[in-house]
Amino acid sequence: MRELSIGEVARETGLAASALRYYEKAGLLPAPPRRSRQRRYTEAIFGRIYLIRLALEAGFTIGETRLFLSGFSEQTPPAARWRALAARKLEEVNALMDRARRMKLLLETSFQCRCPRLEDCEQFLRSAKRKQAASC
Amino acid sequence: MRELSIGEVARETGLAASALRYYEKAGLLPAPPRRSRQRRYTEAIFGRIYLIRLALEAGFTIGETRLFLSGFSEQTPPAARWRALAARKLEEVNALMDRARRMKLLLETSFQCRCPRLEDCEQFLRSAKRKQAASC
DNA sequence: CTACGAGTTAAAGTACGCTTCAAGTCAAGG
DNA sequence: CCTTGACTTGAAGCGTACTTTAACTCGTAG
Repeated sequence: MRELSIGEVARETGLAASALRYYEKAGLLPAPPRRSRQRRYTEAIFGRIYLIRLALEAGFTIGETRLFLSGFSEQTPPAARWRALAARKLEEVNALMDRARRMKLLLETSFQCRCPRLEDCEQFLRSAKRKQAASC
Repeated sequence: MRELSIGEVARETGLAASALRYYEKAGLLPAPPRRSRQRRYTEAIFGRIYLIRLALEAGFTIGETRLFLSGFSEQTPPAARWRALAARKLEEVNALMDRARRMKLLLETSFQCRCPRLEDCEQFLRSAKRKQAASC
């Protein structure tokens, strides 16, 4: 298995090396073996990094992401804690999607709007406030 | 039309008075008339605040939200700038929805997953990476 | 031997979106 | 008149997620 320096991992993932070190300190990434003090990763790191980015970009904090990643190896008591987090986060993600959907509608509607002030545009507010079946 | 103090607006919207002052300084809220130095709002402020929260919660920065709100009254050159922002933001919102959707799938799948490490769970990664028709 | 490039650390700095603080203003009630 | 409570201001502080900086260590190439 090929050994990768932090710079190579950074290049491949598009993250800064400083971000990878930061994730390691924060407990999101395992501390890899060193060769003369320098980190040597294997390609297994990419799956982990993918998960981290997915979680962070979906609005998880660093702490929540850590719990998310660790909630599986420690099945003893944290499993319940993990499930609680997951359930809560699921709601948050739903709310985020709902807001994103409304914002999208709002942006699209605003292309047609010629009102002087957006908040006076009936069509706009109607579309922004309308609840749709959260089918996604 | 009823006059509202900053405290009343804060209570009704759930925002802190400090946040309302901050929005005003940042150019998101108009500076309302004063009665002995104190701000007096009309109910027209609520539509504006609704828009601001919608934009901020969908990931707009303060500066983008300001542009979003002002992009309508100044139809001269900013209209083009506004349209560019809206188009860019539309893409960002789409990306956000996609990430939220994947994260949701990921949370739901993880409830069934019994793998020691999440990034090794085939079912999980398959569902996380699968692109769905962005129907929402 | 030296010089270069990549990597190392701890600590300080940054941007964003607010909140908190300190010190003051004002209207109304007792 | 004095207190109370809501409001005012500018300035400083905060949490998150990183980035930047400064000083240092390596391995390799010339």
